[in-house]
Amino acid sequence: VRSYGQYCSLARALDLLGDRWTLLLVRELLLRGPSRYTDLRDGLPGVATNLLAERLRSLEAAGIVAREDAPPPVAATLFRLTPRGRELEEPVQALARWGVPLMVDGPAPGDAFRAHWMTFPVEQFLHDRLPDGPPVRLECRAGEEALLIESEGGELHTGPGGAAPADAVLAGPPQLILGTLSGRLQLADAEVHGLICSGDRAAALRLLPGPPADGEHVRDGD
Amino acid sequence: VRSYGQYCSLARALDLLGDRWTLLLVRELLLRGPSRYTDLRDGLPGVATNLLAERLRSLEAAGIVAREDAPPPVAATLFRLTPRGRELEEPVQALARWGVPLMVDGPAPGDAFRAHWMTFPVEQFLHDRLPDGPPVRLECRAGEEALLIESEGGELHTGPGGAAPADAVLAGPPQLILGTLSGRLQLADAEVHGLICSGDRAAALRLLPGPPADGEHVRDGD
DNA sequence: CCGCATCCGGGGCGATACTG
DNA sequence: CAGTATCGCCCCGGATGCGG
Repeated sequence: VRSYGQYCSLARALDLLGDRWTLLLVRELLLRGPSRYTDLRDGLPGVATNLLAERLRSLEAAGIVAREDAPPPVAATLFRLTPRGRELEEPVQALARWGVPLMVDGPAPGDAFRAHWMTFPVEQFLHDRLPDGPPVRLECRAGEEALLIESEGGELHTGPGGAAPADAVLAGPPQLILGTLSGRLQLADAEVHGLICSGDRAAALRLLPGPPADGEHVRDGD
Repeated sequence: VRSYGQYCSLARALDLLGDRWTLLLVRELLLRGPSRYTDLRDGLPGVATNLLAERLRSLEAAGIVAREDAPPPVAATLFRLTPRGRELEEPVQALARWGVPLMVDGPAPGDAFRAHWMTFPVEQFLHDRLPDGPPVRLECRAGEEALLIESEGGELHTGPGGAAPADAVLAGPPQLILGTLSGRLQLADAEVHGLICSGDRAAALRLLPGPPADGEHVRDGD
């Protein structure tokens, strides 16, 4: 709210994004796409409703968020990122990558958790070992939600789980799922600790990181 | 100071970095290297001294900053980034890149300015058109300070200006210098508005962005 | 139900003064 | 030089109310 009063691009960016909850709000809009007020609130456990409203107004004034009244059948207001707002994907992902090591100790008591927050580690660590293979879907169930990871033509996409049936399902506490997704744990090791992998196990192993499988194509520059 | 209480890598990162002044303090340590308390204060105009002390303590507790008592001859305390802290270069640069468009309108009345803040645009926009040419030094004078840009063997380095003589010197208001460094203004156009380029003009043009010169090597994937 | 506005207590923040 | 001490103020957090 209060400007740093510095003619510096970082200070200018923080003038718009540095307030509490602001970058987490951008996270929700990046991960969920256009969202209703209530869904944003659900993705930001702990936020005071007046603050959420005020942050949305500030971001709108800054040209980062656009408000859109959905057509009558649903009659809801949607908040979406503008193109300028979507350019925040890089900085936000960079910060989230930096934060991944802070997750290894598991959630603190009382920590909230949403499955779609795992999207950042997914985009960082997962890749399709058989990019030319048939499309594959892996669902991760942790907490109340589920996260769906799709690979098609070598492209990885994520979305809300629970809707379409997946080829394989990973279920268990967030810490174990994240350890597996980030390659810190092998699937078999995670299962010893309580992770449950059902469905097509090969489909899961095709996307998960770990020691290269036989005949896997390894990119040169990676 | 207060945790978001979310088991999410971005929220965890902001738990450590989200407080006011924290990321700007990291900026100073990234740009200046190991620094004394007083120098940090000078690079953070507007900060309250108790806040600076408290932020340094928090970052130290988080393993991002290390305190080091310099040997007797100078008898000063130095603050430096740990390796973990240096990993913040990516997120900080990404945020600073995002903020560059916020600079085109020039400084607001009363805005502070330090020449070394221009390092971010330099790293983003400048490259050496003659990487195999002799080493070249360009000094940018804006405000009280100066920024030295060195190119040697195709590698670009920046440092405090004013010490060693440079091949070329750009002097003028920050807005004009930044416009020129970012390629928004051609050198000739900026000079019309009041920028002063002295010394070896070709040395400046070799580093500045703009339309490719004859015979310039253009990289394939860029 | 959705999208807020209002009210109030506590603490982070800003500015200045002061000290080993 | 490198901080600590103190004091308002305003942001933030939490709860409640309320119009569409």
